[in-house]
Amino acid sequence: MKEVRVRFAPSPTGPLHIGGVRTALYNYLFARLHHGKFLLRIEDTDQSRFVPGAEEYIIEALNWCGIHYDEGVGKGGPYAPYRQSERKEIYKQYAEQLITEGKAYYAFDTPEDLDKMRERIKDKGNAMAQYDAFTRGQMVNSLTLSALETQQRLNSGEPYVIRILIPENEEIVVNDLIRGKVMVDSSRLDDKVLFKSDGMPTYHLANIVDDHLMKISHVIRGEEWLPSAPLHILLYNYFGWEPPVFAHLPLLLKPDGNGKLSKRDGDRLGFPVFPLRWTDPSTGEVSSGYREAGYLPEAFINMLALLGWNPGTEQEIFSMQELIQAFSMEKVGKSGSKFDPEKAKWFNHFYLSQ
RNA sequence: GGUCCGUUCGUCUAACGGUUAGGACGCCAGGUUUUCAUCCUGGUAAUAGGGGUUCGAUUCCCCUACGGACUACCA
Repeated sequence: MKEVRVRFAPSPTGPLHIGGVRTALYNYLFARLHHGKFLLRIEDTDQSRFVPGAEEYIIEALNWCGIHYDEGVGKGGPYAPYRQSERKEIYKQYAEQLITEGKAYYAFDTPEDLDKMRERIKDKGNAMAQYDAFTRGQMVNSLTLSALETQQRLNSGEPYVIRILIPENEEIVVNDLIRGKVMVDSSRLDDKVLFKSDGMPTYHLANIVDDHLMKISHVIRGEEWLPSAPLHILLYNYFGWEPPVFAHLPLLLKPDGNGKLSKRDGDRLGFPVFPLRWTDPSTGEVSSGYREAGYLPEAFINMLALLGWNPGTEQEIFSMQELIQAFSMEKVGKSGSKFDPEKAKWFNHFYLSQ
């Protein structure tokens, strides 16, 4: 059997929230259960959203939780570097390879051009405004420009992006460990930007390239990524690489009302949504953390593990070792879980009295 | 709007065609505790709705409703 290699790949755009911690935890449990490797990769391809201290926070939080990684930022490993900003040179050649093979193209449209196109489509009563087979022919790109003009624009240093060329009417199948077969018609996808005008790759390109280069066997991530999984599969196909096995985890929801759990809910309902206290470097705003609120990491992890997964027995108290042994992706639920601060308190109370 | 995912007590969930639908949190009641908390005991409460399939549906299929995610040169 192929070696299990999984990764947790957060963006350093702020403190890691409990949903992220749970994703890291499930990756860790899965890796340990299969005697594989768990790595930490920092996806900092958006320089405009970089937040100082966020990366350090993520590492400290994982440490406090007892979620130890084998390779990654701050630790090194055979596939270093593990910070995407330091791997910048790697990505462009892959994007260009796709262009050479006719699977991607240069686009010179300005943000204003894109806005205009979207408005135009909206006015026509069509709600979906995508850069796709229906619109790409009207835009400024290497598909509509002559080879000579494209080359001239490139040579003159005009800003450009590289977009994937999505095929028409191709059924893409995502085989998900949690959701089963998910089928999507490629015509629904849009020509996503793979390489940005600032010289950095987008998430989609960097993620696929790195997962392949780092020999990731299973991609275990939040459900918010399910809609882009077909694009990722297509990218693996384009490169001729074997895709990893996917597992999209259900989301953590607000305790009351509806929607994804957010930082605001913690402030509003009076419970931490972060493992450790965080002070926003730009506003000075402080967000509470479980560690500072007196929670034991064992209680915090135990509580998180049971949010979206269950052992199939009536056991509720688990040490990290027990979690590793009991964990199974088949037992991960399909629906989102509302976070319950009361249950979190109960777990901590239990561990505190031990 | 479109695409995709989902739906068992208030909440987290078990039951992978046959159970009095189980457990935990919360809540309520009683007991213990000098008091509060703890702790113990008991109780409360659910298969979204409608069609099928089947001898039999929580479980399989379809429709509806509801919820969620995504729909950026963000991840």
